[in-house]
Amino acid sequence: MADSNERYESMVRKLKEHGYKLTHQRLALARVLSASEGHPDVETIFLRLQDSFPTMSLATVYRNVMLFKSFGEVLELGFPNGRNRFDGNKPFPHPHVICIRCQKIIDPDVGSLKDMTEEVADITGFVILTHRLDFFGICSDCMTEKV
Amino acid sequence: MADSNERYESMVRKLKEHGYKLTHQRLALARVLSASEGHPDVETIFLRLQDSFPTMSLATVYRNVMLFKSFGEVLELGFPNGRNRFDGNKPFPHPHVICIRCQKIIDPDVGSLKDMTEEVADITGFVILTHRLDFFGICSDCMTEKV
DNA sequence: GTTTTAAATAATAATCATTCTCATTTACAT
DNA sequence: ATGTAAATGAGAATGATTATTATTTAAAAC
Repeated sequence: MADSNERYESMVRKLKEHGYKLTHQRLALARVLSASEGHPDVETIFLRLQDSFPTMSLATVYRNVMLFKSFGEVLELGFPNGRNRFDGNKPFPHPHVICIRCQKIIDPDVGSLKDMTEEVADITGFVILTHRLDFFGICSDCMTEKV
Repeated sequence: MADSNERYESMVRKLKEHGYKLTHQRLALARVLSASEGHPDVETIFLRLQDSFPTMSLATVYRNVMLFKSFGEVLELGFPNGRNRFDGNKPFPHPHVICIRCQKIIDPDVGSLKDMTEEVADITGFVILTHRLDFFGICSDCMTEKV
């Protein structure tokens, strides 16, 4: 896990560089995102902010998560069913392993896809900008659970 | 591209094996799916069926595409923004290359992820059931287009 | 410290792919 | 031909996300 403070500083720096205001809501969101483990969804982030920020709107969470994403400070994992998940700690493409029972998402340490990306670009003539690799299965916790 | 007739026969066989009725709508859908190139979405399939089946409901397309998927006869590519896409021709996990401009989806001929899947299972303790690998970029057609 | 003002927020309505509901129709076994 | 459970058609419901708008606020200017 990357250093949470470094990630927070980076997010705040991006806000300043791009001329965005440092609102309490944004700074609190940056705190949560920079420390995020487990790839939280917007609802989870929203609830985590309720403690220190009871009047915050869900729309504000959406707006600013997307703002941080536009700076490359957050990786969004979109899902067609269920909520999207966010990674403010490793905001670059990397493989994920997803439990289809409990929705847990973890980052396995496997080799990169750099070679395959180049191969795909050669074969297809595409300019490849990014990628997404998800493995779906059942985690050991869920496997040992009865029924 | 797999033989369209073989794929059609396989779909019809699955319907019979599982005791589902061979409705005109299902057979027409199997025809379209088995011949599908370009990973059509439900709307595209629906429009393609309008010619021969003007009264067909969109809900029926959804229902039966998902039925064929449950037989392993169709691969669904879900997208958080925009419509899901379907492959009735190669209904098993394989890499895709997706143009973010024109939404074209093609199947590149690259090596499989078998080794990486085993590595991920070893490292994480997950039982891996399936995977999804998408490369996103801009196709050569869109690259050469002015503006 | 006040004032100013463009940007941000809170609250809520709108969107849109997909799923659900239910009255009507149909495949197919008898 | 008939009966019946399953399937369909039409449209309502769902739910995550995005858009709208009146109100509030960060921060620059004074």
